[in-house]
Amino acid sequence: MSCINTLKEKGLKLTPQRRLIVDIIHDAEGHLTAEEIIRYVQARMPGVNKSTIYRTLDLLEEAGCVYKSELGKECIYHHEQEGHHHHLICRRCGKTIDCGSDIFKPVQKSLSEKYGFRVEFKHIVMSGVCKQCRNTSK
Amino acid sequence: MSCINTLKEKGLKLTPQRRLIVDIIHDAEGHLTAEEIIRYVQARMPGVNKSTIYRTLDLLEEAGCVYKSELGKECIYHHEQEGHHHHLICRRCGKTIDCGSDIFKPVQKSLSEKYGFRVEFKHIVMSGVCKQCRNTSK
DNA sequence: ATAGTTAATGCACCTGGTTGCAATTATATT
DNA sequence: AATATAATTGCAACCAGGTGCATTAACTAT
Ligand SMILES: [Mn+2]
Ligand SMILES: [Mn+2]
Ligand SMILES: [Zn+2]
Ligand SMILES: [Zn+2]
Repeated sequence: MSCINTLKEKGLKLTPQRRLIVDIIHDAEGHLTAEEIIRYVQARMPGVNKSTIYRTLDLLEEAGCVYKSELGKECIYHHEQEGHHHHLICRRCGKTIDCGSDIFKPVQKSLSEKYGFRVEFKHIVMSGVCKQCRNTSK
Repeated sequence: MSCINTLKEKGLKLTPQRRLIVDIIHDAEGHLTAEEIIRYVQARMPGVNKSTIYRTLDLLEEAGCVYKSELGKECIYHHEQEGHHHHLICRRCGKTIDCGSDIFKPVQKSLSEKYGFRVEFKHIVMSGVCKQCRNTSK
């Protein structure tokens, strides 16, 4: 909803492609991979070029409407309404666990104190080994 | 030095390409990007294919001889002797700060307690804003 | 030293993502 | 409603990294 207004306020043109991409991100729950977004866009509007989609996603990120992050080599996007959160992904079984945005607070604090450096952690995907897998294949 | 032994112990063949790649990683101080490694290898041994280099690097990582991580979209590698450490990179001025491996301890602890999940943080490159840039462009 | 086995290499092609540029189109102005 | 203009699109080419497969070369056994 408000993404369109944000674009308008920034003086950006409201093309059908952009409207569609915004729609898709609004309708999604959780995050979408770039591949999913491309697929959904082209299903509803064949012929839209992937470069247009990537450019629009960058633009929406720049505007603060979506958050972009990395899952392995892929880019994933989620709507700003979802708020910041992180994921744990098990290297062995692939299971994912969601976790809150506050776990990096101590890191941010110590880096700020030691170096005066402000790090932003947004939608980090952390790889590791889950409880079950740790017990099982011991 | 010991990387060669590790490969030998694992029953892997000691090709000239592999020896060269190991040499380059030994001689380097700090980390190298894949691009640097490819350039150095091909300078000394023209014709070595990039897929060979990437495969060797994966192999060395698998064997625990080098650590692989990501700097932006690029892969970077450093020798295991360097030990685990992390970097802060300023989004505005590009300056980098090295920091120790212990800053993520609190995160590891809380994720372990809450979810029984063990996350490994190795050579993380964190983007943010440095002290100077924060003061300057306020 | 020779031959055989098996792993490693180079090649060609693929993937996700990015970029320069000419053609198109959304918006502002008349 | 028609025009002007600046932004956006599609395209084609590019990039880093990865993969399947036929050829080559490192080790093993003779
Ligand atoms: Mn998410
Ligand atoms: Mn480093
Ligand atoms: Zn698991
Ligand atoms: Zn800075």
